[in-house]
Parts: sequence; structure tokens; C-alpha cells
Amino acid sequence: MNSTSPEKWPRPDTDPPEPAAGSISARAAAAATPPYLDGLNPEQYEAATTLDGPLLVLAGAGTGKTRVLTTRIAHILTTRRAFPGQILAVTFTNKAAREMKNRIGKLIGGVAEGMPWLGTFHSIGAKILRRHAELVDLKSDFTILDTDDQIRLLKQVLAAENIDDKRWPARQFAWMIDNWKNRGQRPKDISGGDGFSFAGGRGGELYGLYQSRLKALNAVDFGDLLLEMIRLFQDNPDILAEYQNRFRFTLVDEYQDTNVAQYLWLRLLAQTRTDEDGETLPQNICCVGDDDQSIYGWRGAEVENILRFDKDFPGAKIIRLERNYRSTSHILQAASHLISHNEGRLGKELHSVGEDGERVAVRGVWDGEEEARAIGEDIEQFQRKKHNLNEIAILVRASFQMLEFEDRFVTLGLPYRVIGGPRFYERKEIRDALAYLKIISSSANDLAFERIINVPRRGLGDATLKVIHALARSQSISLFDAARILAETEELNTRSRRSLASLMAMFERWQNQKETSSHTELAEIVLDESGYTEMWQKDRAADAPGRLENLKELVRSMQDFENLAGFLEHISLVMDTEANSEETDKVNLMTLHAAKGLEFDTVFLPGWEEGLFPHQRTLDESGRAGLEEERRLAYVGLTRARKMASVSFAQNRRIHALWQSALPSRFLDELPAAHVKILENQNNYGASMGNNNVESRFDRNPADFSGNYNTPGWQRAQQQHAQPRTPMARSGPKQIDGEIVGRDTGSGSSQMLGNRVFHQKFGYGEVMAVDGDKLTVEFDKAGTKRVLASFVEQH
DNA sequence: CGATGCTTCATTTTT
DNA sequence: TGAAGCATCG
Repeated sequence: MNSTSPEKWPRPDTDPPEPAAGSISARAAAAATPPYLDGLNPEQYEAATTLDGPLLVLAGAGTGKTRVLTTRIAHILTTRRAFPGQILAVTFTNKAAREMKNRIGKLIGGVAEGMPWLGTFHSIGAKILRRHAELVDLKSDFTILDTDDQIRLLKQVLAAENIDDKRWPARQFAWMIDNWKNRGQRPKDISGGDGFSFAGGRGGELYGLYQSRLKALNAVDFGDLLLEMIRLFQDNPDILAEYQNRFRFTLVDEYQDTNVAQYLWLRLLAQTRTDEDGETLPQNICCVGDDDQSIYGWRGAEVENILRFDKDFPGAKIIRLERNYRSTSHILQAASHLISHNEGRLGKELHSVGEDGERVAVRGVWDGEEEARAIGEDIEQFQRKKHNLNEIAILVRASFQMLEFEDRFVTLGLPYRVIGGPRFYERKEIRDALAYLKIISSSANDLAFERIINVPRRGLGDATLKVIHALARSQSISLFDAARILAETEELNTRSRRSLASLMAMFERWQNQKETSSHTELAEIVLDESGYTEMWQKDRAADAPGRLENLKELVRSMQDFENLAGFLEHISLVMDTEANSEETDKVNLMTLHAAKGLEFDTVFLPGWEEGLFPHQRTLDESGRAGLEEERRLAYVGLTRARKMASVSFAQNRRIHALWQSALPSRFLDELPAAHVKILENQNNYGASMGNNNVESRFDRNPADFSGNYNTPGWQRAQQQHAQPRTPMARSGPKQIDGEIVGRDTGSGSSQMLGNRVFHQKFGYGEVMAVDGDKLTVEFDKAGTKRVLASFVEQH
């Protein structure tokens, strides 16, 4: 809580006037004094010191974006334009927020009480909502549900409404609701069209029911943290004005990733500012982002927001940061040329300040296994040259690609770490342990109670739970209270009753101990006495020891907090623990998405094949926009590399169970030949298998492969290389929005209606219906089946 | 209530 | 192919 009253803050007109940024006096002053401005290039300097009015900083990859943001905050603080509590700074991830805090601290020498309003959209939302909870029908101690709780609650709602959860899975509905909330839509805003796509038109209605259940539980989900904040501001202009006045400066990181709800919220808060005299002033908002790195469109991010900035904030100044300090020239030019194929962009030209370096390597291999082998060998080479493994990363499009690398690295004995992956808080054991603690903290948490009532097994299954539910509903009390009553009555059979009574007694004891023991001690006691630890000790599954380790880690991480409540609030919003230490030297393995914001000396980019990258599904679902987002992903991947980037593609890849031949990704063609070198394929499987006399570009000396990828030889090589064995489907190119986006990969699904096809499992049949990439096929022997288009061959 | 076999599905994921 | 969730049986 920030208790500083607005009256005590310096008024703008009483502050010393700030010299106009970029003026001679400003520069002179900067040169003379603040060390934090040292070493900024002119654009960075301008971005950090232009404090008044709306500002958009287009910061290309590796151009010092975070540096500008943190320096700007340092500048605001040291020039006394605002107190820490008057600066709103939002990020998307906790990691980014953390890093910013650290770097500001370093710049101005340890911030005493930090920045209270520097955080993620969601953590700031939670903070504001807790202050005004009653205005949005909540109590200030509302709980924040995570995805898992959300789905369990949705299942209940759907079950209560007799919705067949096989046809209409709760998961899918959770995703829809998330999307609605990302777009700022509340149940009443769900038009027929959107609502009809779920449960035969009941989508909007069910969404409403879910929301009332949330209110009844005094709970919100992540989307609500934004949505309710918007509602709060819209319905209470006085409160909005209070915050508009409080925040003298607003900074937004990764603006290209904002969704509609976040945008609406920012606009409410930062478009104008009304001062005490009722005058409307332009707000000092600074958004930093890169339209070329927008890769989260699929989860609601609107690139439009950044493209439209100067219309939303009239008089906005736009500064481009185009000096790249990260990558060598070859890598940068390759990436720039690739991204120039996108149309919807603000346009930026990155320049390297470094050396030319090495060209981007491109290598074709026979299959995924060979790809892993080749990259493994390369890495061993680096290792021999004493390169740091921490400085090497493999960036894949989809996580299943990681398996092959893990296999290979294990056999090589090459240490590696996977970044991203399942999160700490998502682990079952952590969620269970947290559920216990949540109940102790607030016994009304029904979802937590349901989660652990029978974990470990104590004979309290569905039957018992049903009785508890019934009582809770009829009396309008929490499950916990209902259970306590039932433990003392004859409603249940003896065995269940005893078991329940002992559980309730334990909780009572723990709740009392909350006062006397520290929260870490309490956690240990709870895990021990509940039998939870024992449950995993007895479990002989391979992952059981790891889970016990995680539980220890959980208790350890609690030490950083003063009390249980503080820990739980943190965990429901942050929930990641920085477990991946960089102490040991390991190769990094992650998805392209997870790589955003990171950089490495050497980057391997495997799997550049049509259908995988760009991913077929993105193309099918989002057409041209999807293709552009995939291209941005490729751009992000390349620009992670400081010194070396190596792209590869396989001619054959095993997708679920079966082999598919693949074409090299179109993105390869979009790399400029002048900045690329073709690697000789060492094992040369491709040449030895099946395409004997065909001259392929891999047989050539890289030196005389000087032209572009449109040479006849390249075209021919592609044709011959890609389809050496299986004659795949030859349907026409896929058209979406009148543009060709889907190259024939053997899985094109349009124009297949009525065709004869062959399926590995079901044999021959005729296509009766086409639904995206799914086909309804009447098979000669197996009957009518729904199959994936990519699983059939046309005949 | 709990274990076992069956079906289904397979891109990216933060908060 | 393999995991995960679900339904059914003991």
C-alpha cells in the first residue's frame, strides 16, 4: 500500500523547469553530471530524456531497450520530476519487472523502497483491485485462480448445466473465455456469433454463470484482474481521476504484446490527465516495443496497438532505436531482409555496430535424427575450442522437437538445460501443498479444499464430497465449514466420518499454529502431518524424489517472505522460481517463444520446414497474418544470435508416428544469399539415398553458389530433394484471403472434396467433407472416420 | 474407492 | 508414438 497522499507530491508548476530534451543546455547538464546517461547513443539519450507528452520508442532487437526504460526512470527520479510512487511502469512478465527493478537500483544506487507501481499488468491490477474490491463486488481478500482452478470450476459449471463435456470440453471453454477477456468483453458483450460457437449457442450465458460462480467464491481469474480494473475505472470516474493524477509518468514495456483489455486500461489511465483545477492535460506515457517482435497474436496481443500509437495519443513522438549492439552484420542483414517480407510493419532498419562476422549457416539434413547429430557435433567442436556452453542455444518451433536433441545430448554426455517447460507452480505437488496453505490462510477457499480433501488418499471420494457440497449449498457456507459440521453428525458412514473428522482436526490445529510458528515451520508441519510427504516417499515412480525435492524448494522459497499471506499473494501472481541457475555450463534448449529477450553467442535454428515452420496450423487458422507472425518468430530467432546463427531443415520428419517428407521453409528462400553460407552435408545421407544423379545445391561448392535461391538448380534441388520417395498429395496451393499462403506440403486440405485418398491405418476411401485440416472420409473397409488431412495421401 | 484399460489428441504460453 | 484424461470394472 502506498500511503503517500497526493497533496504532498510536488506540483508540476512548482518543480524546477526541465530544460527541453536535446537542447544544448540539457546535453551540457547531462555531460556534466548524471553518470547514468553516460554512454547512451543520441537516440537512446533522446528516448530517455524526452519526458513530456506521449512517446513511442521503436526498439529493434538488441538496441538497448531495457537500458532506455531504466535510464528514463532513473532520469525522472533524479531530476525530481516524480517520486517513485508516481511512476507507473508495466511489463508483461515478472522476470522483466524484476530485471528492471535491479537495473534501476544499480543506476541510481539502491532504491530504498523501490517502485511500488512497477510490475506486471496483472500484479498492478491485483493491487488496485484489492484497494477497491467492494466496488466490483469482491472482498479485498479475494483469491486469484490459476488456470487449473479455473478449469475445475468451469467443469462444475458445465456439469451443473448438463453440458456434455466430451463435446464441449472445459479446456476449450476456458480458452474462449480467456479470449473474450483479452478483448475486454464481459458476458453481456458476447454477441450471438461468438456465444454460438460453444454449447450450441449457450457460450455467453455459460460465461455469465462462470462469472457469478467466481463472485460467489470471492475469486477472480487472471483475465478478471484486467477486466475488473477497467470496470472499476469506467464506473467510478472519481477513482479513475485519482489514479490519473497519481501517475505522473507511465511506461510500458513490450507494447506490441498488449491485448485489447490492456490497451483499454492504459488508455483510460494514460490518455489524459485531469489536474486539481479540472484541466485536462496530456499524459506522459512512454511505450517501448518492436512491432517486428510481436509473436503473441495467438493469445490476444494486438500488433495494431503499436501501429496505431500516434492516433491514440495525438502529438506522439516516435523514436527509432536502430543501432544494434548485439549481432554481427551478416546475421543482422539476414534477419532484416527476412522481416522485410512482412507488410504490416512500421519499418525499421537495423544497423550493426559490430563486425561482419560469419554468414548465417544453412544446412539440409536427411531427418531429425541427423539434424540432432550434426548440431551435437558442432557443439562439441565449440566445446573443444573452449566456448562456453551457456552461450549456445537451440531454438525450436515446437517443443516436441526438443526430444531428439535431448536424446542425442544424453548419449553424447553433453550437459543441457531446458528453458520454459513446465513451470514450478504448475507441478502437482506444489499446487497440492499450496492448497493446504491456502485453506489455512482462508478456510473459505473451496477449490483448494476440494483439491486436497482426498490427497493423500484418505477415503474421502466423490460420494463424501457430494454430501459436503449439498450441505454447503443449502446452507450457503463454505465447503470447509460444511465438512466441519458433517464431521460431527451421522450423515456420513463411520469410516468417512472418522477420516473427515481427523482431517478437520488437523486443520484446526494448523490454524492455531499459524499464530505461534513461522510460516516455514508451519509448512513443514502441514506437509508432514497431512501425510503428504509420506505419500511421495512411498511412491516408487521415477519422478517421486524430484517432487520431494520440489517441496523442499517450496519451503525454502517461503523464507523470503514475512508471512503466509504475503507468500501466497506473491505465489498466485508470480509463481515462477528462478530455478535455472547459470552456475553450471550447459547448452540451452527452448522454444523460439521462450527465447524472446534472450541472447547467445551461438544459436541453432533447426526444423525450418514448411508445415513445421511456418506451422501449418497457424497458416490454416490465421492466413496471411499468421504467416507474418511466423516470420517474426524467425526474425526473433535469428536476432538472438550474437556471433553465429545456424539454420537447418530436414527432408523427412516424423510427426506423430509417421514419416512425412518436407519442403525447406519458405523463410530460407527469404534469407539474402549474400549473407548466407550453405553447409556441406557431412554424412550426406541425402545424396546417397535415392537421388543419385541429381545435382543438388549441397553437392556444390558453397563458393560458386553465389546467386540467389531462384536459380534453376536451387528449384530443382528443392523438388528432387524434398520428395525423393513418397509421392505426396498434389493439391493446388492453399488460398486464404485471396492470397497464396499455403505452399503444397503434401497436407493441403482444400480442394480435396470427393478425392480418393489413402490412409495408413484405414486404407482407401473417399473424402466426404473438409473442415480445415480435418477430413471426413468414407473408407472402403473401415467406414466413415474423421482424419487429419496430413495423414492421407491423394490418389 | 482405486486400479486398470481405453480413447483421444498432438504449436507457441504469461499472468 | 506416447501421454494424459476418462470410464468402467473389481
